[in-house]
Amino acid sequence: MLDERKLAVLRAVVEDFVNTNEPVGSKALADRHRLGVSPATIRNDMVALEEDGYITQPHTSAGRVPTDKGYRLFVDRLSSVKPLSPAERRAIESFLNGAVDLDEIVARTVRLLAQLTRQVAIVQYPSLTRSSVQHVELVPLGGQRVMMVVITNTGRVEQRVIDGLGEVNEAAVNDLRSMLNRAIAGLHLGDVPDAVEDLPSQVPPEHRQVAVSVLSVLLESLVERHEEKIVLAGTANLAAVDFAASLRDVLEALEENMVLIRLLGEAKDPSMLTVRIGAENFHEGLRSTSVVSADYGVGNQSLAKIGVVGPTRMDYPGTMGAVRAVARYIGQILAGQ
Amino acid sequence: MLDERKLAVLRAVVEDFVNTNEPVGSKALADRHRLGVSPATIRNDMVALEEDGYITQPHTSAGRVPTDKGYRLFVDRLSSVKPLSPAERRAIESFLNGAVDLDEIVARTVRLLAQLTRQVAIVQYPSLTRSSVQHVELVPLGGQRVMMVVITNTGRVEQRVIDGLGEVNEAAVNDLRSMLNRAIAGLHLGDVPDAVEDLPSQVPPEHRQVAVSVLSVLLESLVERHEEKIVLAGTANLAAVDFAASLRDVLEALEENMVLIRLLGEAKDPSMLTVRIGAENFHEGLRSTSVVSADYGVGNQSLAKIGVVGPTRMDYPGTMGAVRAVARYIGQILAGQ
DNA sequence: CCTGGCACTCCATGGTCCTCAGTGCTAATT
DNA sequence: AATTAGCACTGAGGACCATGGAGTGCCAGG
Repeated sequence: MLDERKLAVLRAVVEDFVNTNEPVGSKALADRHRLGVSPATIRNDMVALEEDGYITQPHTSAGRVPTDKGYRLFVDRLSSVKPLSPAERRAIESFLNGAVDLDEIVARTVRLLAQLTRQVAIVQYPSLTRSSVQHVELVPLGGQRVMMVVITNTGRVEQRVIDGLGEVNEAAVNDLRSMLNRAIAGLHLGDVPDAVEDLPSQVPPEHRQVAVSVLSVLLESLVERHEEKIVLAGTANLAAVDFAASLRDVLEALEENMVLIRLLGEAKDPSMLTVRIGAENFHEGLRSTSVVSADYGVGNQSLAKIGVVGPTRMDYPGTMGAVRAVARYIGQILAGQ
Repeated sequence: MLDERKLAVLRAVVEDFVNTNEPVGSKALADRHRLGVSPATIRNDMVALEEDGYITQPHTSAGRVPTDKGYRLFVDRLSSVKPLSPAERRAIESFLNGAVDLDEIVARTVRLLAQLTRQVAIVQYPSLTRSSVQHVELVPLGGQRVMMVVITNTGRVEQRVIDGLGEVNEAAVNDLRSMLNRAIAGLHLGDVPDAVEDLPSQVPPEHRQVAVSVLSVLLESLVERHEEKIVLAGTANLAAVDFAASLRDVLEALEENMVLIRLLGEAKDPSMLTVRIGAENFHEGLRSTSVVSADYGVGNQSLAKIGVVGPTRMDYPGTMGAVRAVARYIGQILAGQ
């Protein structure tokens, strides 16, 4: 069906269209690419490609434009991930070094990725569920309040204030703290609920109320918001693009945290680059955008995802290269922390 | 120079232009507003207003449009802050209740403000400099590392990992912790540097190195990033507006944290609403936007600011009402926390 | 000081024409 | 059978022009 040359034509159409943002015609192709055949032949191939739904014409007397299906084939079979230039690698290193805490690592990463790709970058905080407890701290704040701080091995810190405990006994808090740490330090967060289940029964009855309150807040903080935190940068890059859907719809979609989470969340194969093109995205407003995403993590363990959102008409090889490189670097940095 | 009626005309021009986004003519004014005079009279007044620079014509045979100076006069003398509707007040309460920590309070506030004003909202985290230390916690993490957590009375938490201390002695950390808390708990952050100055000399020489490292990180964390944290929402609302400057420039400006800080920072009179119109903003890309900002805080103490960015052609009374109301609510919530 | 009347200005709208890039088809060539 | 040259055809977009109408400035009369 699709011989070598037709594929080469498709590749050329995609590349030219990405560069110029204008429908590309047979003559332009023959000039700019060394396909070794005449425009007429290219036209015939284009008819075949159009019949198979890989390209389409905006109107009768215009050049061809790739369809979502065309981009899909391009990404799957006609292109390879483009490695970063040395200059870009240096930019990554100098950009990410010197971050003092997790917040800053994430903030810098997302700006870096936006800058490298000239598109919108998304970075998800390391998931709580897949990391483990390094330490739990309980701090009596005076009055009836206690602050709980959970520190994970990925540098993430969750804190909560627990109120309305009745009179708080400092010694009881100290006991509870060491008991808690003995029980769950080093555990995966997923295993915490089981591990704390029968702790209350080990607490003297007069302090049991406090222990129960603290544990319930602890469990809640682990379960509830585990993957909510997501950061965005580079929305200004969207202004340059003209979308089929209105820009407003795209911006609105990107402000919904739940949408972002789902965008990153549906990777098929972890540890691989995922590309979702146009209508492959579930969201109405994102019909004319593509998402390139990847997992990052320490060792084999995937902690969370990063991604880039841009027009379907994007430089896939370059974007994929940038996403992959940044994902690796951030993994290294977290490992070294 | 400017009699009552001319001011009424200016007010009408501003209101109509904000509503319709089209230059407003003398006839339309006479119809829609009860000025009690004929279009011809209004035309004469408009000439005067134009000579004084309050309004301008896009071209000869078009209606008039307010200038920055016109908006300024409108805001200063011709309008009053519009109180929120009961429905809006209810929205605020239901929106802000149920926030579990400072992060969530801020996140909800910024979305709320964007929704109320249908513009871009900015919320600054409560400043560290103007709050006081509630508690400092030091947690040995094992190895050569210690985590420091500073909790302020505004619910804000800063944490840092301090590394490369040599062997960490747990007892020494405990001593240091209680010494630190005795020295600075309750103090304004601005007073902390003085208060810790001679602490190292009170530490036994063999642990002095650790104490110095911890203190230097503490001071750094207080000084360096005190007002950096700022959150944005509602950028999608910009897409609906057509700016003189390109949308891209506006979005770019809003991605620069330093720009946002300056935008909010230059309030003349704290505890008052500040409005900066068009070219009154220092930033190139924000020449055709206005910023409405206000302080929020607990009691008399101003902790930080919130604001709204929109086109100069905005509904000033409504926006000012929303900003003021939200600023008050967030103050109450922080006070109650 | 206000107002009706009037000539004038200029933008926006819509129609027409023309150009031109690009197409599909056919017949000739390899 | 595949490729190519030639050619008629198509439709978007730009230039040009005419027209309608909103809005103006000005003047003379109330």
